[in-house]
Amino acid sequence: MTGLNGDLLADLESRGLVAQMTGENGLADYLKEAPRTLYCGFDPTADSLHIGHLVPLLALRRFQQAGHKPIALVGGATGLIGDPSFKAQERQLNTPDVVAGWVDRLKGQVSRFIDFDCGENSAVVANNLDWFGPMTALEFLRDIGKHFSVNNMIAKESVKQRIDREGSGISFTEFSYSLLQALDFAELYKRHDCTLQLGGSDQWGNITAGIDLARRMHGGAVHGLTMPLVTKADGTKFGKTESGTVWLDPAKTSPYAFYQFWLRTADADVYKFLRYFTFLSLEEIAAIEEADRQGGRPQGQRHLAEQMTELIHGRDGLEAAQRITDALFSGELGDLSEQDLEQLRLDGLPCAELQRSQLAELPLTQIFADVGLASSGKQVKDALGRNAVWVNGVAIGADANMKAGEVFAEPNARAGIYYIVRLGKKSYQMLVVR
RNA sequence: GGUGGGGUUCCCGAGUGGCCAAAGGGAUCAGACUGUAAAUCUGACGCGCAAGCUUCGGUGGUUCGAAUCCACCCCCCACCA
Repeated sequence: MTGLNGDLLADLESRGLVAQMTGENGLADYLKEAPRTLYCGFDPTADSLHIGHLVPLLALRRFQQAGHKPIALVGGATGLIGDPSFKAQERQLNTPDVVAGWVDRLKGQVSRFIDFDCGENSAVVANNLDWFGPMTALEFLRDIGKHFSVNNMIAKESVKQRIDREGSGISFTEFSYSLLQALDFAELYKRHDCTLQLGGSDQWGNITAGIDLARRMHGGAVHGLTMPLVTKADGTKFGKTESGTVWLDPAKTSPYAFYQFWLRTADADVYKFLRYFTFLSLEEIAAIEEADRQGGRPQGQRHLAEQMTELIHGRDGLEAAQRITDALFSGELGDLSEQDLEQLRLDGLPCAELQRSQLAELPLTQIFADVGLASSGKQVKDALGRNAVWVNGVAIGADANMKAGEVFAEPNARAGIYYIVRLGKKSYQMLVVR
C-alpha cells in the first residue's frame, strides 16, 4: 500500500462513484490531511453477498489502497431487524441462529477484499451484535431513542412510501432500523475513531442519522459518502440473470457463470461498469473504449469479465472460467480429450450423471428439464422444434424426442460416457452416461 | 366494530354462466439478424412427448356446465368509529 493518496475522492468522482457526501469539498481535504478510519455495513440477508454489494465492498478496498483504515461491519444485529429503506414491503424476519450463520459466511467473504496485515491501516471486521446483544430495551429507548425525533424520521424519503402508501405499512421494528445503524456509527466512532461511513445511495438517510447521533452522544464530527446504485441502460435490474442472483460465493454462482455474466454486459453499460467495478485506471478504460470505437469485436466486456472474475475468484477461478468458455464457445468440441472434459467438469461446467439403462424410455424433454438445462419440458420442446439443441455438436430435431437411446448411443459419446448438450446459444450442460 | 371496494396464471391487469388454460402489457425462454451486445422481427410462455391433467383466496353448494351465480370463511384496502 502506498502512502496517502490525495486524489482518492477525485478518482471516485471521475468514476461516477460518488452519489452524495457530507460537507461537499470539506471531505476531500479531510481525507488528504491524514489517514482516516471508515466503515461500511453489510447486513446478512442471505448466506452470501452478491454483486449488488460490490460497489461499496470494493470502495473499502479503494480507501485502504489510498492509505485509510477500513472497517467492514457485518450486521449481526441489524440483520435481525431488516432495513426498510426504499423497500416496498415489510421483510420476513429470519431466525437468530440462521442470521448468525450468515454473519460468519459474510465475514469470510468480506475479508477477502481488504488487507488485515498492512500496518497502521490494517482492516477490521466488526459485528454490531457485539454492542446490541448486551443492550436492554430500556437502555435503547432511554439512551438512543431519546436522540431521535419521530417527526424527522417519518419525513425521511427512505420510509416515505411505506408510510404514505396504501397497501403496505411499516412495523415499529423496521421503523426503528435506522436507530440501530445510527448507533453503529456512533459506536464505531467511539471504539475505533471511525469518522466516515460509506454506503449505497439508499443508505443516505441511515448515514445522516448516524452522523447526528455521533455528534449528540460523543460530540464527534463524522462524515458520510454514498455511492450510486448500479443501473443498466435498458432499465432492467442489475445483478439478476435468468437463473437468479449473481452471488459472490463460488458454490452458488460458479466462476464460469460469473465470468459469463460480465461477458454479456451490454455495450451501453460496459465502460461505466469498468469504471465502477474494476481497478483499471481511467486512462486504461478510456483506451479500451477508444479501441472498441475503432470497430471490430468489442473488448470492453472481455476486460470486465476478466477483471471481475479474477478479483472475486482469483487467478484459478478466472482460468477455469476461461477454459470452459474457450471450449464451449470456440465451436471446437471435437478437439476435447477425456482429460479436457474431466477438467471442464472440475472447472464447474454443470454436470449430471445418468444411467444408460434408464434413457430409452424417457423423452428428451424430460431428461433435459430434469438436469436443469431448461425450466420445463415445453422449453426443450420449443428448442428441439427449432433445431436449437445439440448433443456433442450434432443438432437434434423434434422427431428424436422419444429416441434418447439413439441420441445417447455409446458411439456418440466422447470417451464413452461424456456428452455436451447445448440448448440455444448459451446454455451448456455436461451429461455423464454410464 | 360499521360501511364500501378488492383477492385471476412470475408481475401488472382484462374477464361476470359455455366460444376460457383465461385478452393485453411486462418479465422470461427460443429462432432470425449480430459481436455470447443492443434494437428489431418471429415463436413459446400452467404441467405433460402425447393422450390428457391441474388452475382464477379457501370450503361447500346451484347447474348438463362456474374464474364467472349462492353460502360461509380467510386476507387486503378505503372511509367511518
